[in-house]
Amino acid sequence: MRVNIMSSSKKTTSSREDDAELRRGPWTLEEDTLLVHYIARHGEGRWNLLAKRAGLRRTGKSCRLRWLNYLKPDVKRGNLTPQEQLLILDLHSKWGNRWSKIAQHLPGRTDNEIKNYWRTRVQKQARHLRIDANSTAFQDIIRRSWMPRLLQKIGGSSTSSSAMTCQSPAVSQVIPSYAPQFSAFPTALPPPQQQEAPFDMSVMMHCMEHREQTSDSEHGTSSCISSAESMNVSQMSRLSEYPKSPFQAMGNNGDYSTLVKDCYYVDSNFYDMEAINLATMSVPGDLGISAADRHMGDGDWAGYDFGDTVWNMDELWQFRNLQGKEI
DNA sequence: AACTTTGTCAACCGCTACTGG
DNA sequence: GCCAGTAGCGGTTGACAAAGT
Repeated sequence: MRVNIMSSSKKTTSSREDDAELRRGPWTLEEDTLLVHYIARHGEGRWNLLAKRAGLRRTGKSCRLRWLNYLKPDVKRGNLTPQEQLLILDLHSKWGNRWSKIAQHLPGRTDNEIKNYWRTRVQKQARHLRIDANSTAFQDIIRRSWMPRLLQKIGGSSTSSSAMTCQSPAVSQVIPSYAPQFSAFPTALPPPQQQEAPFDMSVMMHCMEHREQTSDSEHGTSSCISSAESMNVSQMSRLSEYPKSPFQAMGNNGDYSTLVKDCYYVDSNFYDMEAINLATMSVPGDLGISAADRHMGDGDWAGYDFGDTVWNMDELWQFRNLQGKEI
């Protein structure tokens, strides 16, 4: 654990003293509380000042990162939906490793999350195939094999759920150009009543306070259920089915940020996470994605998140061998 | 059961761009 | 124009958990 690791010894006395006061490593419950409370009152920005005034022994940089990637209420957790994966594939093919730019088109997803996803899922597949993730061979595999299957996955789910009926503009631009057979998908925007609820800081604070009172809990998704008393039975059961919180995965018992995030799981489930994740996308500007300039960059494997694996490694190897290049 | 390997992802680092004095 | 402070980006690290042996 990288807690309270101090900086190098080649520093001036004053900077050493400064560093000695600075904490590093994983954030504690108390630090999260301080940060969230401060931002609730004063808003974000001026991070160095914020860190000092909030009483945090952290750099402004660290505070900013913690807020943007973890504590900010609209940060979305859980597996990326096939639609999101498709969008990432497409945008990465256009922009490369411009994670922040890509993240702008996936509301609730952070650049860090997308970057991690790419490195752990996509590049892994390239490694397994022993192909350079940036090679044209790998691009072809993605374009010809993986993306159509991902699209099939999306198409299949659209018949049984509302996922595709609430397709985002961004995704609806991607789908037809990669898979004409799916171009008839409804692309209607969500009706107004399904728009994502505006963030209510008071709810978040309530959740935090509640969590503080019940910090013995080690559960994840149900820890903030009290804030969602109006949930019906089906909503509750869906909640328990939702992929585990990364906070649970971290094993941070008593970390109240779990609670913060749980609140948003709950809220999100009010709107049907699967359907609304992309439905509520507000895509700034026109992606300008055309069939003509569509050329894949690094690939997405797409199947990794699904129990019924979409990708068949044998088939991919066939693909690779047919390509006969770039080992 | 014990140990090793692999995968995940939060957090850090270094750099560049921007802004205001 | 120069400088310092700040914000933001992309690459990398390392702790931890899960999977494999």
